Amino acid sequence: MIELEQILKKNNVKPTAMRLLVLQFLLNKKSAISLTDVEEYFVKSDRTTLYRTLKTFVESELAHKIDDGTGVTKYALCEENCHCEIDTDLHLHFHCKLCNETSCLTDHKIPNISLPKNFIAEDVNLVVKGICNKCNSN
Amino acid sequence: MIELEQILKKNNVKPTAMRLLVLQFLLNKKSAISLTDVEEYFVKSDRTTLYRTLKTFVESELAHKIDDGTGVTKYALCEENCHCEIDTDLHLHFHCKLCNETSCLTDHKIPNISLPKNFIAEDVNLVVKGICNKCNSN
DNA sequence: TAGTGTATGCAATGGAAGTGCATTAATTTG
DNA sequence: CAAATTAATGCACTTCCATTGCATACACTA
Ligand SMILES: [Mn+2]
Ligand SMILES: [Mn+2]
Ligand SMILES: [Zn+2]
Ligand SMILES: [Zn+2]
Repeated sequence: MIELEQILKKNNVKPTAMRLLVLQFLLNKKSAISLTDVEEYFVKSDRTTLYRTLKTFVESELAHKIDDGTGVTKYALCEENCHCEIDTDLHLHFHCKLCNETSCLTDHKIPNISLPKNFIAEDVNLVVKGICNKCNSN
Repeated sequence: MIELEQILKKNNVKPTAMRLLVLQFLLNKKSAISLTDVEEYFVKSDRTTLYRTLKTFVESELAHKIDDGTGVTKYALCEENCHCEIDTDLHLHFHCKLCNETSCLTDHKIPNISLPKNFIAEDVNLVVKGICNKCNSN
């Protein structure tokens, strides 16, 4: 897939075999994934390499880290032209207690949060836990 | 302090020496504290005991756990008559990157969050990171 | 082709949460 | 009061995940 290479190159990430595969994997997932998820899929690869691949993706703004409160860091690809800016890019994350999946609700941007005087907001994490649409219909 | 005993008893927690001390410690703190904080203060006590003391406090709705994204769980006393209900009790937490303190902004309740159809919200975590009022004035 | 920088793999570390079990303290009951 | 029961504490150990150091393999350039 030349497509994948383009994506990496656009973000100044050298398209190694591993990176292409991990990117592919991320593209195919509709929900956020953990390092362990990647590790279990690419059994032949070393955990550290996968860890650093994800780290590289985050640093090059190709993906973002998600702290969903489970204690396990999740990752998801960023939207087009995302720079993880507090006012424009940050969005709500939802963690389902039943299927255990965490998803980006990219349409639900973080609402404007009023803070007490002299507080400066630089980053916001908004996570809702509950039951997702899929699990709710069962 | 008979006061302390009353607080514990009201929440059906037996007032042991350790619990009274930890409660006192929590009352004196304006910002949230970690297990390690408690451990460092009560050097003679065992970590597990302190851990379970905090756990007991949380289970009896005397305190609440705070996940501020630092990877270390914080604890803070609940407000009067708090049951950690999503609509009435949950509030914003602020983590300062400079002084590293996490505080409850109990006046800032979690705003109403609109979710996609069929999603059910059971819990919300809203953490803002940045610079607190104290650090900002320097 | 030699050389340099980057990517990968393996091993080890570190921090924090949590559990099992023995011991001690407190409470209940006969 | 003494025995029996229940609850709290202390110590050791485990598990899980993130992260780093260092050696080797690979890729690209001069
Ligand atoms: Mn996201
Ligand atoms: Mn709070
Ligand atoms: Zn679900
Ligand atoms: Zn501060």
